[in-house]
Amino acid sequence: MATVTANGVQQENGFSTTNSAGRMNGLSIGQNTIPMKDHDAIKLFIGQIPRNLEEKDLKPLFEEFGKIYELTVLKDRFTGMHKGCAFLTYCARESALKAQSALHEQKTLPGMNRPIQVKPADSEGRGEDRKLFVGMLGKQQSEEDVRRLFETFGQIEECTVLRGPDGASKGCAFVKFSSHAEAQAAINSLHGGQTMPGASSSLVVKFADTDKERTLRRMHQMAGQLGIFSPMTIQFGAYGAYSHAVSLSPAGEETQMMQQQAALMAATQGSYMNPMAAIAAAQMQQMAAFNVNGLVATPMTPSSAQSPTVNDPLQQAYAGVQHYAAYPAAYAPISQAFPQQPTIIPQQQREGPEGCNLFIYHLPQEFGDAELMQMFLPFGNVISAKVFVDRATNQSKCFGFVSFDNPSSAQAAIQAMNGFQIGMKRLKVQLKRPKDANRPY
DNA sequence: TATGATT
Repeated sequence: MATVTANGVQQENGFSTTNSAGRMNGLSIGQNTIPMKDHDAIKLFIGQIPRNLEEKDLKPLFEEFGKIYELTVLKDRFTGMHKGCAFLTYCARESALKAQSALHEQKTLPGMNRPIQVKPADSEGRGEDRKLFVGMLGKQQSEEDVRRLFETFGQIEECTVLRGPDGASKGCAFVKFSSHAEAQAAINSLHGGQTMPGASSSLVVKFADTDKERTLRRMHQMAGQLGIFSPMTIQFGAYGAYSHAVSLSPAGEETQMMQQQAALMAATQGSYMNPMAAIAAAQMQQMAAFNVNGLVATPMTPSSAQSPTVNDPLQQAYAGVQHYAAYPAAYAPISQAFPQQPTIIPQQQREGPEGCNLFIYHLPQEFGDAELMQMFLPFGNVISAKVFVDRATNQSKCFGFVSFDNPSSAQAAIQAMNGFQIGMKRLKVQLKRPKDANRPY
């Protein structure tokens, strides 16, 4: 029940914030550290606000923490309905931090069941900017030790030493401070400064990866894995097939960045586009597209021995940005690479040797034999590609077979293509069941 | 919609 009047903002049940003087949000910016520029302001998401409060009603509540640059109540695009939340940007970053610390989950506005939310908007991508990755710790250093090392820089909210299944330290940790400034201070003082007993080099202190960076790293890894296979003499067409199949991807800013990254990786495989790279690029495009939206965690087959990404110390420690150095290479021409050399020669042979035949399910409806072949050509010599078609309707039944002339091509194809997402579905790629084997009855 | 479609 909203006891709120239209002109809103009543003091008694509004948030009479107990802030005034030294609200301790842990901001001990001793020296110059943060330049207060407009561009470093934080856009806040304000949630759990009653739907009868408009900008003009909300403004006074938030002005207490600083000059407001922009305040927008979110409305439904079509109905214009108040969505019960807003975006708020203060002119100064610090105002946002103060507001967040004073208000977030501190009060429940009249008529709401849950406390008000005041936190950086998702679009800020700033969720991780207080969290540090610490590498090159001594294996015997505990959470306590790490805390002691970092506590002089600010309020530690979280401190975790990464450990293997056996409980042994991996020599690294995550430390989350209550503010970006504190974290930055710790980096400034500790990074590279000392070498822990038993560590092979000096302490690494850096901001932990954001999801975005993790995705990039994964893409790199994947390219590495795929790059291992020797380049095969095949048509280039596969890439076209993929980009087409995958082109349903939404293209946000980050997505574009990753797509460019993908293209770059492909291009840097050589002056021509290595087919494996084409696959990698296509896969990464889709990873980019989907991962950014948090929809897909694992584009590759879950069974593929994907090395641990999140917790791998070296991965974190060596997170580099050097790939951008070669950036223009992304625009290198990727077509005209292969003379269309018809690899498609034999087409009566249905099946290859044992271990060479794949069963593929969840094919797009519109894929025929040719597309199926295109899709798997990059992995080796395809001796047969057959999509099953309903005899009556001539419609694909969305599954088929691909046979290679050797088992390792088949394995490579499984590795790369099982779980490959096209549209809403993921390909299932596995060895064809042998006719005779494993019949339960 | 599920493993090479009647020898």
